[in-house]
Amino acid sequence: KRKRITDVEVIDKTPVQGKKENFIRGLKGKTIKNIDRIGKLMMLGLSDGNFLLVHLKMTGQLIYRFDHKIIEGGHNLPLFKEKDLPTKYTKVIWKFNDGSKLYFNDMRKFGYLKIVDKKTKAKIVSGYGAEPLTKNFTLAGLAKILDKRKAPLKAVLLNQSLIAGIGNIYADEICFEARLLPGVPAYKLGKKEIAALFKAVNSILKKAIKHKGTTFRDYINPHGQKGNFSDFLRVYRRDGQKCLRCKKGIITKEKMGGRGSHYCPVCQKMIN
DNA sequence: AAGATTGTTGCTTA
DNA sequence: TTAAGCAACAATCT
Repeated sequence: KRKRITDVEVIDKTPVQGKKENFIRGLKGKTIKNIDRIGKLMMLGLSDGNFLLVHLKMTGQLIYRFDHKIIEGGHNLPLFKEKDLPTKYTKVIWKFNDGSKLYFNDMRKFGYLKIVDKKTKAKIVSGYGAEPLTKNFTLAGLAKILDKRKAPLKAVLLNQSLIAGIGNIYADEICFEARLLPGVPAYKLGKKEIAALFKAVNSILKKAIKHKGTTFRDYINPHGQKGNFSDFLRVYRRDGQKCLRCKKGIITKEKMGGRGSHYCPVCQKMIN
């Protein structure tokens, strides 16, 4: 039997889009039928047919737990103990009929929560590009995305309307894995480079998921655990250090597409 | 203490 | 029309 939302406490309405009263009314008494995602946007299907959309942006956190139970074990101990929630950054708390709670925290106030109907949700989803690791993301599709595009490869990888879900950390890691400079204009990539890029997108994301994501500072999963992929990063934030692959280049950091981009000037190249 | 930070949007320019 | 580039959003860290 699905747990029911018995109460919604909006401590700070900043992340809540629309009227706070409508937000609460749209959730109270509902159950969550399914949880889906497009890119970095989470979509929770409610029992009335609407959807709760959750975007964590840079520093958002969604933490689920029973007040009386602390999940333990493994090397990845929970960040929060019972007394630590809510934090000073907790904006919204959902309470369920089994006593469990869901917390939405956000330090920088960029994240948002909103309830939309099925049609609006579909429209939002359609604005996203192909989702990597699904059948919609193909080599031919990637080639088409890069074709005729003058923007740097890095900007294309970050563009959610072209490819869904890749953020700044993974964009750098993907470029490194594919041995391509993030600054290369997308259209300049040849068949070989595109194939390497396709492979890198898949392998980096798969590996990152396997290690439960990357915690640079704020990210934690619903159990309050950090992601371990941080331990496997090969270029991101390694500027000034020797390249782990060629042992020759010094990782360089350069602003690109508005984001800090890291690359090895020796073993990452423009074109073959 | 200025400039950076995991993301997106909306504006301006080309 | 479309694409590219950049500031802005806010709080914190270096």
